[in-house]
Amino acid sequence: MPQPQIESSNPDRRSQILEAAVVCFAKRGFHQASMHDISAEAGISVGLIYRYFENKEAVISAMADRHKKEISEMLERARQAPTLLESLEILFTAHCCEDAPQVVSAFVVDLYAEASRNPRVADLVRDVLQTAMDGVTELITRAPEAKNATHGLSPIELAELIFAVARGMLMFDVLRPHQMTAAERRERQLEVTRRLWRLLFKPEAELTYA
Amino acid sequence: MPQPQIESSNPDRRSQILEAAVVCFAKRGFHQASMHDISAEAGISVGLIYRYFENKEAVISAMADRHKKEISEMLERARQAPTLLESLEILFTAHCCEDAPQVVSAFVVDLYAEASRNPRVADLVRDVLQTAMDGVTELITRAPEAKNATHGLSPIELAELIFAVARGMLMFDVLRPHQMTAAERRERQLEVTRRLWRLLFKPEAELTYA
DNA sequence: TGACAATGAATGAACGTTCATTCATCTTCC
DNA sequence: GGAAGATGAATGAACGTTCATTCATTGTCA
Repeated sequence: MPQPQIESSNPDRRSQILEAAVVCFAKRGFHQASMHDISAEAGISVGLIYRYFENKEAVISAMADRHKKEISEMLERARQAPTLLESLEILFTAHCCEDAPQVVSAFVVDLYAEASRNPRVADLVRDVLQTAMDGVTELITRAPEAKNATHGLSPIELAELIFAVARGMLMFDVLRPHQMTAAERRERQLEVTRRLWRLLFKPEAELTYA
Repeated sequence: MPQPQIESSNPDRRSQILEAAVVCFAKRGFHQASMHDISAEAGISVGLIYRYFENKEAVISAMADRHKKEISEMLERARQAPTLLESLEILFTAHCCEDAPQVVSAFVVDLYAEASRNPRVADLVRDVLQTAMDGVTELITRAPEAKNATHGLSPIELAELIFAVARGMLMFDVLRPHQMTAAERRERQLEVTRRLWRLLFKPEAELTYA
């Protein structure tokens, strides 16, 4: 079994192809997007893709890896935010900063759909999710805001809830009309983020006005 | 242009085909599952499917409608639960009562992925989500549990949060190892449900033990 | 009742198309 | 010149869809 692909040579071409692939995958889905679509989007020939990727599945895998990197970069940014609220805001809006409509959200939902059938993708997505949740767990543990009101929930439990909301909102994002701007979608995300934050970490008990 | 399909004739056949389609769609995804797969799963010939459905997209649409019905049935069951917690438990575990592994979760994630590209599917899914959220909003409005502690959030805002968590957990469900039983997956869902419920509606302020 | 006609559910081979993949060929640049 | 980069026509498998055909069931009439 020889080294099937060049793998490292000309990383620019590789990421150029991957860049085109996200767009096509988001537009048509992993399996409806054809290699011709991707080559056209990248402005190169079909054959050239096969110089940099063994086959279509390798493109999908590489995209999954890319997603892993993006998530860990996002986590790094979240880590450097001055407050927990701002960390969460980064976490919840990471996918709506793009120009094209819902590209990231559509891709991630597709990735989960793929994970449900492809164990290799499932392993990777699980790993990404776990890493991200560990990061947020640590963020909560360190945060002074979380010292007071955590409703008897552990940081891990809080992180799991936070991520469930984040993934759920990502699913909702996919349903929003395409003419909605990134800024508008961002605003919808932020509303829910603040709402969740108030619920989880707001120290004053704002109870029972009725 | 004659009536292209019989549409109403032999509803058993139609649902037999749809039954086979869920399985295939969950196993391979909407676009990877072939009409031959579906016919084989249903134990009938390919051609017969076209007697009951105009084309593949019509099968997908019918499945989406089916999903709509299932959601509204689930909502009805939730409405009849004696407590709000039990309503939520129904809402959060509706998808893990099946025999086959993750069939419903995989299908729903696929449906959202499809919605991101197909505006007709998007409209339907949006509609389903809105109906379900309205139902839960009303449930909250009526519930005595929600009278005390709602953290200054309106029933609509609470319902939105609850649904985000539910959809997020559904995404997580897709990642769980296939050898996990429905009961185990159910238990994981229930844990988070109770956690969320405690957070949202538990009247006693369990603050700051540290 | 029994012979015959009509129906339409069901079949699956065949068709046209699309797609992933290959490879002979051409271009570039040292 | 030649090694590496790039092309896109060619290939064949797989797909959605069609339709001529079969045949059990039902209806008709003596």
